[in-house]
Amino acid sequence: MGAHHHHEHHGKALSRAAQTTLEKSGEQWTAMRASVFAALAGFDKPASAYDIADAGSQAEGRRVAANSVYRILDLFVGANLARRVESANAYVANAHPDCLHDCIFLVCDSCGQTTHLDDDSITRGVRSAAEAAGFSPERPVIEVRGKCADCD
Amino acid sequence: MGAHHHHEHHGKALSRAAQTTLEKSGEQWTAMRASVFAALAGFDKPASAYDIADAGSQAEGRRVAANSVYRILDLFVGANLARRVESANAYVANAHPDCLHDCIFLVCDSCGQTTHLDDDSITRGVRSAAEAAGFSPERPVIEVRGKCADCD
DNA sequence: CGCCCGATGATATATTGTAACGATCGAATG
DNA sequence: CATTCGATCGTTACAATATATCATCGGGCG
Repeated sequence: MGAHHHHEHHGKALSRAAQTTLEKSGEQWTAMRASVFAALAGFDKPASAYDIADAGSQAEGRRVAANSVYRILDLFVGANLARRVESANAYVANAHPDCLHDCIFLVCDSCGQTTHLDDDSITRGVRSAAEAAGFSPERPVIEVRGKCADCD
Repeated sequence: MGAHHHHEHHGKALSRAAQTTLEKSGEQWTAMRASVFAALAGFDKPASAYDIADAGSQAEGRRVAANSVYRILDLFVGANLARRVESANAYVANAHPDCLHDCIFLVCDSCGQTTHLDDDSITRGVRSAAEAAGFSPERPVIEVRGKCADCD
């Protein structure tokens, strides 16, 4: 109960889905954006803007400024192509950019692996608790620090 | 349902409660720590380590290094005298250091005011969802960005 | 006294995030 | 085609947040 399902994209399919979503929101899918998205999606754990800048620099054989990466990440987060993991100052690609909802991250303190959980009953509960306190929720941040199954 | 109650300390009473709690955990309540706690408790919204260092510098008429403030804040967070608001890179004093539980912060994006909510049914739900995913939760981070009643 | 240890000071550096401004490029228009 | 305009990106500088390292100070204790 509470959970819901949808298929997740991977690799090129994910990039295509991201491109489609971004363009539908009236933004352009530029080479730079594609590069940042590919770098982001290539990490198996949340990546900082500087991680992405470094990866992009490698991939392109030129210096990619963190600055530009931040701009694009902000755009991605706004368009739901990426999420920010607040407790890690890092970003993850959103595996289903077409589907908008609050999400829950489980962040391993040992290995950094972060898994994404959807549970609408929880996120609804958080939003309504906030509303009950006279607060207008816009962006719930729900993350759990701890140990993943492998590290435990 | 889910909520629970306890009285909150303020001002000197809060400092005394903090001192008691810290000493019970085998740590010392030094002048520096008292000063940091007072500065922290003096803010009406989450304060960064640098905010606290500045306030402490004012209060003491000498330069307080951010370094020391971080050390003490880490100690406080470990001893439950303070909490870190991850989405704001800032800290708040814990109004009931004697009582240990997960908590929920409502952070206003306009004015920064942050209110502290307790709802054990929600936090239990978050922990058990994490466990159901094979994850060992240690520190749930539950914050809601949005607009407070005043700014809405 | 001499030693150890926890706490703090001092300094340096790393990491994360913004601001400001100019260059470039392509689309729209005359 | 020439002009203009806006979006994108590069470049540089800087601000804010966080950690590392080593020195110092002072209390407790043999």
